[in-house]
Formats: sequence, C-alpha cells, structure tokens
Amino acid sequence: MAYIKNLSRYKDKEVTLKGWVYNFRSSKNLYFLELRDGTGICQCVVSRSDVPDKVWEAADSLQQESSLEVTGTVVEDERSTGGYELQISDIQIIQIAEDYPITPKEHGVEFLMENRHLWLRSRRQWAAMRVRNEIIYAIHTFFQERGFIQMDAPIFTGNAAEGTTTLFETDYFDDKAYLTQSGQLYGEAMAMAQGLIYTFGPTFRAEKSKTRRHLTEFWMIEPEMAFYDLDMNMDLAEELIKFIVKRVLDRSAGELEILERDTTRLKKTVTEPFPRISYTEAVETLKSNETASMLDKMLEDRKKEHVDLGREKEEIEKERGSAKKWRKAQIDQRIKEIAARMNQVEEDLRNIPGWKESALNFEWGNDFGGSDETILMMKYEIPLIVHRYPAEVKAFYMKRDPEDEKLALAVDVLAPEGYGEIIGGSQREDDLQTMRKRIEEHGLPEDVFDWYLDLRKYGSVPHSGFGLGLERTVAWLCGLSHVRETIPFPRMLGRLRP
RNA sequence: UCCUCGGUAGCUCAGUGGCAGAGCAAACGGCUGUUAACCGUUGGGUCGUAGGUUCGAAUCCUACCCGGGGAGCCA
Repeated sequence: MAYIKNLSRYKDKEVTLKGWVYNFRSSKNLYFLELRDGTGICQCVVSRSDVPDKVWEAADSLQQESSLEVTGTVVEDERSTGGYELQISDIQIIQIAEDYPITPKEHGVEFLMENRHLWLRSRRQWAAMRVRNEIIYAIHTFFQERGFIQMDAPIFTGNAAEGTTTLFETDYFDDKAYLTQSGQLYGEAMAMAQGLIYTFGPTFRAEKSKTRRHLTEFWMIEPEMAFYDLDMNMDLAEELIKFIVKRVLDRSAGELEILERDTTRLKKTVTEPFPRISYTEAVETLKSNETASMLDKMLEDRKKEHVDLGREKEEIEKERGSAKKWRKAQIDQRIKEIAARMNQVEEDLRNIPGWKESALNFEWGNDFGGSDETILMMKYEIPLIVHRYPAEVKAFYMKRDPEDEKLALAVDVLAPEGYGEIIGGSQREDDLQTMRKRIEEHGLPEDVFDWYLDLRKYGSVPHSGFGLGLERTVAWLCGLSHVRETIPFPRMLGRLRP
C-alpha cells in the first residue's frame, strides 16, 4: 500500500492512497484536495476536463474529514507544499463526513480540549504525537543498549512513597489502595535483583495544580542502578537527555518544522556539557546583584514593549476604519496577537517585582519556587544540573552527603527555555539503621516499609536513580507551551473527558 | 485553597445602559493553480445560570457554575 510519506518513490507512477480530507479548495474546473493518510498530507488535483463527470461530482460532494480512496499519478510540482502532488483519475468515497467541528481556522483551548479525539488529527497535534513516540522509542533504545532491564512497577499501592504528596484513593475490595505516584521503591527492589533497571509507566498526582506544567496522570521513566553513586547518576541523566535530543533532531526534523521549533538550543544540548552547580551555588546566584540587575533590566524591557505595543495597536486601529476588507482581516489578526502578547507582558510586569523579592530574600534551606527556577534558567541555554539540596526539603530515602550532613545527595535537571524540572533523583540511603531513623523523623509508619527495609538487610549496596517526566520532556523538545498537548488524552484538574 | 482574566451564532470574537453584530463554518451561486484560497447571496441567538438595581440590562450589583493563566506543591 502506498503512503504519502513515501510519495517521492512513485514519481510519474499511478498510486492509490487511502485517507481523509484535510482541507479542500475548488473553482469551476479545478478542485484541490488536501489528503491526510496518517503519514502526511498530500495535495491532490482534480481537473474537470481530465476525469469522468462521476469523479468530478464525487470530488464536489466531499466534506472536511470525509474518508476516501484516490487514484492518480504522482507528479513533482513546486506549487504543491510537499513538492509532490497527485493528479487524480479516480475517487472512491468511503464515507462523507458530517459537518466537522474543527475548521481550518483558529479555535479556543476549551473547545479543542472538548474535541481532543478529533483535534489529534490536526497537523500540529499529529507532529507532537510523533515526537512523543520518537522520544519513547529513544528512551527504550538508550536503556536497552546499555543492558538495563525494563520493569513494570505496580500501579495500585498500599502506601505513599513520600507522605506529603496527594494520592488518588480507590476502593480495593474492603481495603484502600492508592494510585502510584512513583515506582521507585519497587525499582530499588528490582535493581537488587537485576543490577540495572528502568520503569516506564503512568503515575498519578492528586495535586490541585492548574498550570501549564501539570497533569494528574503522566508518564515517568525511573532508572535505578545498583553500585551507582551520585556522580554516575548525574552522568547517566545527562547522557540520556543528550541521546533523546539527538534522536529527535535526527529522526523528527519534519515534525519539529511543523511545530515551528527553533532547534539551535536543542543542538547545543547535544554537544555541550551540562553545567553542574550545587544548591548552595544556585542560592548564591539567586541572591546576587547580577540577578537583581538582570530582573531590573527585564522589567524595563517589558515596560517599553508594553508602550510600543499600545502605540502600534492605536495606529492600526485608526487605519482599520478606512482599510480594505483583506487589510481589515490582517489588522484584526494583528490586534489579537498584540492583545495576547500584552496580556503576557502585563503578567510579567505584575510578577517580576515578586520574583526579584523572592530571589533576593531566598533563604538557604528552602526549596526553589517556580520563579526561582525560571530565574536560574535564564542564564543557560541548555539543561542545568543542580545537586546537593538541603536534606530537610527532600525525601526520606535520599542519602546524606558524607561531607555535610545537612545535604542530601539529590539532583534535579532543569530544562531551559522555561520548561522547568524534568528530572529529579538521588543516591539512596543504603544503611539500615539510618533508614529507620529517617522513616521515624519523617513521621512515616515503619511497618509499611518492612519490605523496603529488607533491601538494606540483605546485601545492601550503594545505589542511585532518577525519574524523568515524559510530558515535560515532550513539551520542551516540541516547544509546546502546555503539557496538555504532549499526551493524547490529558487528565487534568477538571478534565476527565474525552 | 488563594490571586487574576474570561463565558455573546457551530467556531473565533466585537459590542460597557437605548433595534443582537462581524469574520469563518453551513447552504446556494461565481471564479483555470489554489495552498487558513477568493468574490456574492441566504439561513443561523436561552448574551453561562439564578436573583437584584433601572422606564429600559449582553452591558451595573450579588451569588453560583464552567473555563484560561498563575501561586502553593511537583515531573
């Protein structure tokens, strides 16, 4: 069967394509059909004089997203978007679609989310899902090539890994079960059996977060490695990210183009070593005069931009009254863009003073807030590795730094361009008595962790691991502003359908 | 939970106290190379819901519902 992706192979030959109508344009004797077949989009041309009346009438009856089979000759034509188009000789209609809700014009977020099952057919969504697939494939390839064993951690659990976070509770016969928010503890058990393992599965967080970075159901990859210390852990995390980014750049170039992703920083991510700074150094950076003046400058820039945008809007609004119809449409479009950008700028103007205050008054020992991460990342074009956090803000299972008991051997990887934390990990505590103490300090019930403590009784070894958030990685590589477009059917606060 | 912005035709929006509007989509007509095609005609409304103020409410007030962005928390 012929697919649009391979159309160049059939130059000057006759092929039959099966697919759906993406869009169409017609005049008296010419009909242009954009056909979508899952592998790509191809322009098909029907010339009235070249086909029987029946074929012309079939073309004329098509609606957006109707399904059909077309037969025709592949010709090279630079007027066509893909460089190739199909001169149609026959059309077999499979089904004429009813009025399709998603027109080729713009739509709002709510409407598109209500129609997510159809939105997936749109070009940008199609491209994002293909990049997601490439990332998943790259992750499996990376670990499999290095001898890691993929393991499936349970999704129902009887206990919380980290007591504070919110869990989804379900009935489990006469008992309670929770949906997992990390497979890590099970991963540690498996690592003691297999050496090198990784999980790849869904995780659930009942946090009431309504932001562009949050889902209630998302996919996480959690490698766990016996005999790895923190440095080896960081090396692996960096290698993994470089591998994923390189694969996507190599194999999904077309999709990135559809997504209009600027790849210069992604290319640097592949070739340049990631900066590694300690939490303490990061705090110093936040509190520095340099950061303060950077934010001042940013505030000034935003103020100036706001004035400029306001001026432009006034000018084109004046012009609008006497403009021709097409120019009016252009002006309306630009006014919308200006309004959207002004909203963003106004939000920045409201936020920056708070960011500055929070950065300058940051106290060693706290965890970074969203704005602190944003400020840190402004200095870098590629991912940043931050290590050795205050133990108090981190989980009970993290090993303390032998050189400073206040520090946990934890590591976070922050993606550039505002995409935030994509990796969190640590070297794990491997001493039985210390682990017992930590569980007690965190106020956790020891009996729940019986089996976990066994791992420290029977051949305990130094080991490390981390978790990679799939959707944030997809968002970063695709340049998408919201994780809801990185997963086929996002589950979020207030969104359970479709 | 809190802050903030919004809800008007199938869709995207304008209308801020006085006759319910535009573009797109739909239907019909026109156009020989379009590519978010273009041009013309027609049909299309519970102005989120409930209450209040007013001679008069899409517009002002109150409560609630739904959605966007953000904080907290996190990947």
